[in-house]
Amino acid sequence: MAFDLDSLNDRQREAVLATEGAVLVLAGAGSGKTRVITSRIAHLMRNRKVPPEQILAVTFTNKAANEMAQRVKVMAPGSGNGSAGRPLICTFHALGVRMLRRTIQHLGYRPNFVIYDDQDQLQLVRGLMEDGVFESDWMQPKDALFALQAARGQGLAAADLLRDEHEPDRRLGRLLAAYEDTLRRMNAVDFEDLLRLPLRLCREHPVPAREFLGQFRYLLVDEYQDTNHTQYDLVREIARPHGNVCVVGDDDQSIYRWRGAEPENIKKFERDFAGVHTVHLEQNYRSTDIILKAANQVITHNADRKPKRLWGRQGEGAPLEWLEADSERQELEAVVNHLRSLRLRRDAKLSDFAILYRSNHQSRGIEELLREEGIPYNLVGGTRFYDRREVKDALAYLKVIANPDDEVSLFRIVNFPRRGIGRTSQTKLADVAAHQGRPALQIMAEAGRYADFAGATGQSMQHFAELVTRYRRRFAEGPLGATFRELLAEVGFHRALEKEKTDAKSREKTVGLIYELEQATDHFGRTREEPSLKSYLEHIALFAMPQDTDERDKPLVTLMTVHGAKGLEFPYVYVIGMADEVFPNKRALDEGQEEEERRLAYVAITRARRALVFSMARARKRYGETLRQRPSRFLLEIDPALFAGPAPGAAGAAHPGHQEQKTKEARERFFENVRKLRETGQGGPG
DNA sequence: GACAGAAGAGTTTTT
DNA sequence: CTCTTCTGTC
Repeated sequence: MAFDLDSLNDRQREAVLATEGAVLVLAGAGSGKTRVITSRIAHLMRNRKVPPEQILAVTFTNKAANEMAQRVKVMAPGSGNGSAGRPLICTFHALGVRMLRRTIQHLGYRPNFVIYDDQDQLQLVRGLMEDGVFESDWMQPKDALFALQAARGQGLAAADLLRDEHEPDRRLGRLLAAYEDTLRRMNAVDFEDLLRLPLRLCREHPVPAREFLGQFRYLLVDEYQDTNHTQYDLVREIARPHGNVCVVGDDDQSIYRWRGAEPENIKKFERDFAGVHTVHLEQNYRSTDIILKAANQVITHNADRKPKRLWGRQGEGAPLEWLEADSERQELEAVVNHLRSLRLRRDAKLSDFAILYRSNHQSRGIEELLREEGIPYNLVGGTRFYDRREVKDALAYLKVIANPDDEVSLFRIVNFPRRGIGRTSQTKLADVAAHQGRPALQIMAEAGRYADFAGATGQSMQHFAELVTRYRRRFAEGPLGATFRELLAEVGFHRALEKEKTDAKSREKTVGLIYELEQATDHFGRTREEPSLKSYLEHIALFAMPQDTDERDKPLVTLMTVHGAKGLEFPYVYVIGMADEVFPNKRALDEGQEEEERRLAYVAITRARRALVFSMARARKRYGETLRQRPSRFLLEIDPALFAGPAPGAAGAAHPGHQEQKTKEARERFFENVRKLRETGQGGPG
């Protein structure tokens, strides 16, 4: 869309024109949020003549960043006062890496640092907990890592926890201290470090920090409700000198609390920044009135939210639909039949349809059925390419070569493919390294000197160390892709994988995976300006997305979780498995997260443009036993009159005779809810 | 070090 | 029930 202030609505224009000072844009679902952000950037450049390189827009996903950059390019081609620069549009983490690339040595790291992902982190925590300082029955490493992440995400340091009066917290503090020390020793950073270290730099080394951040005089933050504590502090640091900061978010779409997002940052923003100019975007350009009504009715049941109400001009549209069946199989068959007939009736493309669900495992049944029925689909989510064990193993070689101090990666591959360095030798190696305070790879290089590593094992260790050194040189000189291929061939990577897979199918798949990786590496080496090993690894850590080549143009039905659907829209949306304790999820309810689940339902509903269908099976098999299911509590919050035919809770399909009676009951329950809300001063659904 | 059988877990996920 | 991870044996 071209840049045109006149085509914006009043509120949108207000958000675009308020370029100076602190601006909070509360953007409801489908209210043209991205359009506002990109128009704002275009306006700054074209009308206010701000040099592009002074503009910084941060997002949470690369996808959002790319999309935004693309749209800015279209809106403001070659503008920016004749200068050739472009605004920086990237994720928080990419910004952090950019900053650390030039400054990390101030914080005691070397510039060849590597980035640890979740698996690396977990491996590290496992190692620390096995070292015996922590009782084995204390916590699962997974839970410990989670607790540790939560603490760090809140900006806490090990010292803060060590000071705590509760012993469990102090113990966590000891683990955190060990974790952070080890990371530093291995010259590795985790994702949270990509935010925390820049912040620390601002506080401890303001001169180099300003040198980098000082260039940005206009800051924009997308999906602001998803920021965590550290990100909030970082936003404050960046905006401090000029105060020109515009944050765009929606507290009703905050669905990432469980991983540290603090939607309270919206309130904090209003408190901490002077003279905040708040703009509400409530006009929805996406959905029909019935869909918006349903969304409003559900979300109004949340107590702690900024009051707002979506409205649209798309007309009333088709009523909601409710499919209820006896079994999961029948539920999904009903969905597929419905999809087929809707497609014919509306002459729609398969890519106009999305089937959403609460959790990933629910995709299995629908996938099976779609395959049987010959309906092509695109499953989004699941295990990502770069998370596959085989791919991670291959990349671990590169990580060790880039940074020989990375011992998590080192131990991952030290005996894969097999080279006779078994568990016992590895433990000894780790002990010697810890005892001497020297990197394990160095010990390996000198293995001959140690009685422990006499014979074949020592030889093998020296050989491995030599391989790493040799390839470090080769990667520095030779082409990335070819060198990588030679490396894998030399260590016998393919052979080892083939040996390990017994059936032909998985063998084929694995080999294909590694081939794909080699291709991708080669492509990077050929097309990048800086095709170094270091930048390749950085690229993988930061930008490697679920091999998402945007398949939305292809004729495929989209299958994904509601989380995955955030930010997207589809003409026709099915939300399957709408049973209570499935959606809302049982475990989330147990943890008191009903409101977050409701926001998730709100996100699901607001994805639909023209038609919205919910479905449920009355019985579900769980771990062998059969459970009876009731409709999701969220569906009972929707006025039954918005549904075509029987509404959820009416149980119409099973007992046609009682249908009218049950519908009446559902209606009464609905207005009962409305009354309750009025009494508590929340305002009722409309 | 390979393999079989037991035991345990079983939301959401980007960077 | 099903998939993953751990444990113990040869």
